[in-house]
Amino acid sequence: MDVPLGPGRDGERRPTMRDVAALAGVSLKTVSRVVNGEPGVSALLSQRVRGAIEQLDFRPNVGASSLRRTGGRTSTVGLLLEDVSNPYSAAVQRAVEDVAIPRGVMVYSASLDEDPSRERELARAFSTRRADGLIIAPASDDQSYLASEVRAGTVVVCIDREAQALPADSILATNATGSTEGVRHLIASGHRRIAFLGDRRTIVTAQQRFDGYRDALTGASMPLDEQLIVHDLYDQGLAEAAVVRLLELPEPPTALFTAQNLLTIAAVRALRRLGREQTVALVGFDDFPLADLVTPGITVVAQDPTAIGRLAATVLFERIAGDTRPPATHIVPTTLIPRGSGEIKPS
Amino acid sequence: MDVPLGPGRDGERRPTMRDVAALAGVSLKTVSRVVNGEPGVSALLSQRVRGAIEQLDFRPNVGASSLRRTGGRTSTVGLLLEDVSNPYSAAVQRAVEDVAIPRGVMVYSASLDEDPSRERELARAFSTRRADGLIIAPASDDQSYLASEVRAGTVVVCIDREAQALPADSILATNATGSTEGVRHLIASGHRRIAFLGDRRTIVTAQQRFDGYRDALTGASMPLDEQLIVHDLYDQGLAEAAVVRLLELPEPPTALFTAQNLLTIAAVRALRRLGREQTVALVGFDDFPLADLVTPGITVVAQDPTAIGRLAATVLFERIAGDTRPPATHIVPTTLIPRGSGEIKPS
DNA sequence: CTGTTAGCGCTTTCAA
DNA sequence: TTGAAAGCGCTAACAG
Repeated sequence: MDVPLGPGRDGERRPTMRDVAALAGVSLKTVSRVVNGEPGVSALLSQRVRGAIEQLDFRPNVGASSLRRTGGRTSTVGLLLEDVSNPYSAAVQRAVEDVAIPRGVMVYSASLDEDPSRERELARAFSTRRADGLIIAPASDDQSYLASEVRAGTVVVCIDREAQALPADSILATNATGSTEGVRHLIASGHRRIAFLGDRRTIVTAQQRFDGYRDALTGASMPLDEQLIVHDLYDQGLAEAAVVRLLELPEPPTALFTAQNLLTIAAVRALRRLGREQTVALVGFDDFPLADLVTPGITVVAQDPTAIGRLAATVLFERIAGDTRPPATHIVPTTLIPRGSGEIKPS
Repeated sequence: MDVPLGPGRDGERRPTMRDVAALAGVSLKTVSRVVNGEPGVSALLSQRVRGAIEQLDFRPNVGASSLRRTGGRTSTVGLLLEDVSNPYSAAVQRAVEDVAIPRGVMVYSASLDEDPSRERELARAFSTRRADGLIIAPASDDQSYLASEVRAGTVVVCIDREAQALPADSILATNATGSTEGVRHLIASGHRRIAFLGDRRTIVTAQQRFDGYRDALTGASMPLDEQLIVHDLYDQGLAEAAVVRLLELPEPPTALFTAQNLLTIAAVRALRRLGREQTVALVGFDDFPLADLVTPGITVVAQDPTAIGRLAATVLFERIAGDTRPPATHIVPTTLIPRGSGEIKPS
């Protein structure tokens, strides 16, 4: 990484504006004007400069230009996601990219794996690279460490979980009401013993989804049965084991509500192994690819990661462009998609 | 994007090394030494500088530092993938990230959607931002446009498809032999009428996978039946329609070989719709999530995107560190994973 | 061990 | 319409 290679490993120096200017026989500033599309350059000189740029294969250096430029923008944004390889994050990333690239903005991305310290380190790494804005799916519950960045002009938008202790826009899904809808759907099919399987309770959205589950039950005057509630399922093995344990109960649940897509998949796997996929109802929060192709199809409360990413990027660019309205929270609704597993009646 | 906000929208200027130096009562160079972990600073001053950095919440500006630094490295790499939201690309990205982040390197990523001009534009955008290296899953069949970048010291590694007209390392899967293995697996089950469903023939890997299919048949002294070969399936709708058409043939195939994961999924969907998923055998190239959870499980020739990404990043960083051996092509083998669909016997 | 000076590639400011 | 000079934040090369 730090081997001194000299300018270019083969000793070839990158052409600069000076080189272009010399070749075109104009001043450096004229080249700058052409490169940035500023007015006030005669067609003749503009032509000559363009030719020289082509001939030298000149690429302006954004790092250098943003140094002196007003506002110091780099046309770069950073994206901090839970895990770029999970379908939800991947869809968000693609949506952000689709808003950014047409504006000539490039996007950095990185995965947080629910690690708060990683969130701080990576946000710092991006700000060291002077990203104009940051879109963060927070792993920590306090973004105040970004205060000085925000004061210095870096725009921050949080997705999935609300920005905490920082004046920033947030884009959220209807975690509680979506979950309520999913559980009510099971209740409507006649289920009275509905288990809840959730991620770590330290995660706000996991808590919100549990709240939604609880609201559905109490709304139907059904008691909460602690035996049927399993929190803190942070990996698929734990989730599968939890399903097995639940179904071995003297009074087992007739339906499961899984509050996250990895848990849903684990539940499908466990039910399959037990040969119970056609008899135990299942509704999952968060959609996933091929949910319609397994048998039975998996009923889910779907988020819309594409809409979330697009909205986050749109808001971000409005802020970068100078929008100074007070920070707002935007809600992207979830949708119940019945596919079979959630319509199984209690046995 | 170009609204002049002044330095920081709230008028707050980012602290610089000068500010830190002034606060710590040392020279700018001493701060630089501390920030870069260079030796030759007394514990006392080092302490004072660190305190000032903390107090001001100072973040060094990599853009500025790489300007003068030998080699001009930015600790940034660019990743050009087919589509960050497809599972293959997403896994590659995650693997690259896992090699890069621990080295303090951030990664840009972007999707090409098989568009050659987009490849050039985005590669240019990354080089304008002075990425130290580029990992590219090429959409074009000619990377010579990167020649001047490479001469100037930017390292390029191609994955999935070999670098063309450019001296660069490539990381490839066993497309031909992997396909041969998959088709042989069907032949071994007794199939004699095996259809081929492939992506655009302009894509090298699509061609290679077809070659593998052909080799398997000729190796078993079986004739190639043009009726059973469908190329240029560039979306799922086309692929589903192709499957339906194939099965309506007077002498329909008893097995399908799909040369790409989206085609495989489309085939599963079509077979399901026709109620033929238990009677028509299917082997797909490229694995996908939940391939084991559909019924029957889908037999695939799996690539190892994680290994590919990790190897690409490792090679890239070796080159950046100064490795000057001649460019090499690295092969990451595919694996046949039997799950049920490929073991169905001809009816 | 510490500091000074020059200059990276570019934009700004101001003069012609 | 064009250009010269200054300086963005930092590191290199060289003093002390």
